[in-house]
Amino acid sequence: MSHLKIGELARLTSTSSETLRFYESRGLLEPPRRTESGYRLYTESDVQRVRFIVRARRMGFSLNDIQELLSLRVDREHSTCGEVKELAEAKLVGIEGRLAELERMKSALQRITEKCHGGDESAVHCSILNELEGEPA
Amino acid sequence: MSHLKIGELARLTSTSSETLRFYESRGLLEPPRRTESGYRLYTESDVQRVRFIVRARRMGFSLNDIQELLSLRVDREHSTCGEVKELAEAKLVGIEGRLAELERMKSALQRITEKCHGGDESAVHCSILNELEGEPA
DNA sequence: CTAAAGTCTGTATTAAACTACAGGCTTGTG
DNA sequence: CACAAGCCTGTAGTTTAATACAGACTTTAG
Repeated sequence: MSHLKIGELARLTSTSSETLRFYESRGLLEPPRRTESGYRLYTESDVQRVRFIVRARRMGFSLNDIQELLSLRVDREHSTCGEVKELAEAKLVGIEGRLAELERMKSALQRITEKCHGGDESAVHCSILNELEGEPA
Repeated sequence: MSHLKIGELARLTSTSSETLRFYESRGLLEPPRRTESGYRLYTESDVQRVRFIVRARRMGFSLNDIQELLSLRVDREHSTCGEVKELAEAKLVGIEGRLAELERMKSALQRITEKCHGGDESAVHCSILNELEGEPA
């Protein structure tokens, strides 16, 4: 299972060959090794990496953000633990903010679905904005 | 405090007049009432609405998504409770998915910052991808 | 009163992230 | 072996969400 061509990787990650080549050109994917004839050959770990990218994109991280997240990697040669820790903590703050906002949205939606318990009487006047009243900066 | 000009609204919501006019043109903001001379006049509730849009955007919702979220509003004339409930529940599923993914990312980042307890020894070899191993589809 | 700052409409441009060819090799199938 | 399907590079086009004027009118502060 461990030498996928680009189309196979695309299928496994619900992307397309074009997108994968684009990610490579943007530096999100390492240039993979090639066959004699120049075909890209990917491994399992590329599958993980691409899946990560896809999920992060779905959550609205930019490719630049994602590149930073992906570079959170400590190895002797490269960056020190301290540096990595700092970046990771910064990213963590951002993610916690998003989580909080999503939670607020979720409860607002839940309150809406509770109020509207399905029938089509519809006397209630409710909206997501009513539910989100009194929000923090 | 309840008749803001566009620039004031922009300041209160960290956007710009241009963006607000753009949102109006896209139907995310109702055309507000105008002064004699044609200046837009906004209210408190527009502040809420724009803040909602901004937060939702930051989380990667598209303007179309946001429009749908904003239209989750029941009133006698308009849509029935049942319709609203259905859409709200669909959006809820999406949001719960995002929450789960963000949680995974968060714990991965936390494990990284734990492993790297700050010094610059850096013997550890860790990365966000290692931490996210064995993920669900 | 007048200059600067703010607003109006309308059009054009930008940035990010794809997406779609064109033209030419390579590979797997019947 | 032929030929469709897949891959290559490179360039061009698209979509989404803003941004940036231009040229004209309005408001505000000194």
